[in-house]
Amino acid sequence: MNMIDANSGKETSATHGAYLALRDMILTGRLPAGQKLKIEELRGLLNTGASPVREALSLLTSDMLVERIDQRGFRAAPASKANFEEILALRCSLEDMALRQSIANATPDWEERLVLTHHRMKKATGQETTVFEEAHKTFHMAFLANSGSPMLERLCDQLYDLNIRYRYLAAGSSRYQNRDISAEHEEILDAMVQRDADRASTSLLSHYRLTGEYLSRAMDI
Amino acid sequence: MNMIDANSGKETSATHGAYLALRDMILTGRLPAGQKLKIEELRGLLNTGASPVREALSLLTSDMLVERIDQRGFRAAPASKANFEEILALRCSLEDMALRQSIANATPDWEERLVLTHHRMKKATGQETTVFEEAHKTFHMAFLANSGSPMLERLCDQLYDLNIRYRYLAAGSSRYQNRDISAEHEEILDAMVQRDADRASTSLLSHYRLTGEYLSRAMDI
DNA sequence: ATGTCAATAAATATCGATTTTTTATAGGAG
DNA sequence: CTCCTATAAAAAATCGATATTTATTGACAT
Repeated sequence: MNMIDANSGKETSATHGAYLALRDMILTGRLPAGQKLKIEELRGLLNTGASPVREALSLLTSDMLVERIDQRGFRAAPASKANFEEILALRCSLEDMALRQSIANATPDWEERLVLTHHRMKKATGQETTVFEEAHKTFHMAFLANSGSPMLERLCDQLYDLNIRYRYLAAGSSRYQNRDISAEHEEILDAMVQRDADRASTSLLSHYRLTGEYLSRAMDI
Repeated sequence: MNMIDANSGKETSATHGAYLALRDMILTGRLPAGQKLKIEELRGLLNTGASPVREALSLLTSDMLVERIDQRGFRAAPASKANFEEILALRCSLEDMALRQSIANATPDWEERLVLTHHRMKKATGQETTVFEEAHKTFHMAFLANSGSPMLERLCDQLYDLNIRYRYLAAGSSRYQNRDISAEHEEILDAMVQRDADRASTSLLSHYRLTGEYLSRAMDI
């Protein structure tokens, strides 16, 4: 049991398998922030060779999930409150930008996709965490997916994942959140569909900032 | 002559040497945008093994200078007018942000560094292109270097380099630029030293946009 | 002509072993 | 007791060879 075999399925290369496995382990905290990532250790954990591990780690550098220091290997990117707040601030700026551009370029297709991903997210509520999280990310990314700016979208995607990592980090302390999250989602969706960029941006950013404050508090404890 | 030996000096690892060499070749256009990057070829060009080349290419992925497609290798990131304009827009947003934060956190040390890097850039005017370009980048990055946001600074740095690449790309068509660039630099510096964020931002962005328009036109030809 | 398919060639990805570099350890000298 | 230095152990980086996968070619049928 507990197969983390990076090769199971053989559907992709060993490198890609290692990439996905390592990425997941870092995001969920199974590989703790700041930890030294020794090739031999990981090679054993994923039962694959040193080359794929090495290459996967190099690739994870792009996602800011791994740091590499020449001649002294890799480590999981460190986490800190300051880093978290930096991510939050960047997300707010970049998503504001992407959202406004998306609305400016709005098309019926895109609008329908928003409704659809929202529906799927609602359906996934209460299901296994990973299923819901997937749908939640898809919903959020759909806002930005019409910006016409692939680099911007990629950045937002990366920052979203970095943020998720802090959710896992803070998950231990389950403080009560006095919020109606689905109402917040409805509000954002509605503003988007109305193509009211200011309202959409305001509600999206307040959604992020509320979660941000909650996580910040959770990290203090 | 024409040593591109990634190992000359032996001061760093083969990977790092390959990284620098490849990065330079892509930025300057010696490896043209979109070109397939075959391991064997590069291995010969840099006289080093396949592993360092591979790892260097994986690392260059972070800088958005190389694209990797699983199981079918690497290629130099494509270039297009749309991509250029995307970079310009992102730079404007991000540097505006970084500049304002830097001014908000202003310290005497930082202010002095601005003056110093500006002076060095002026001195480098007329010298070899690479020397001036280096000083120019240092000057520009100094604006942002006080933002307290390492990720933001890293992004601006990357985008700066991506932009440079387009300068090389458009370098062939030497259209006359009816601008007094050093006056623009003075103006930005002055606004920064006065800690006038709005004026600094306006002049920096107009500096970028003017260069942007020039490059856009150059690319049309 | 055009499209399919097998055979071949080319390139990528991966492995296992070796070399180089860094880190940890222990033995003195001041 | 602290600081340096030599040595040993560990880890990273690299190499050369092999296995896999993708791309190309040309014969053949439609």
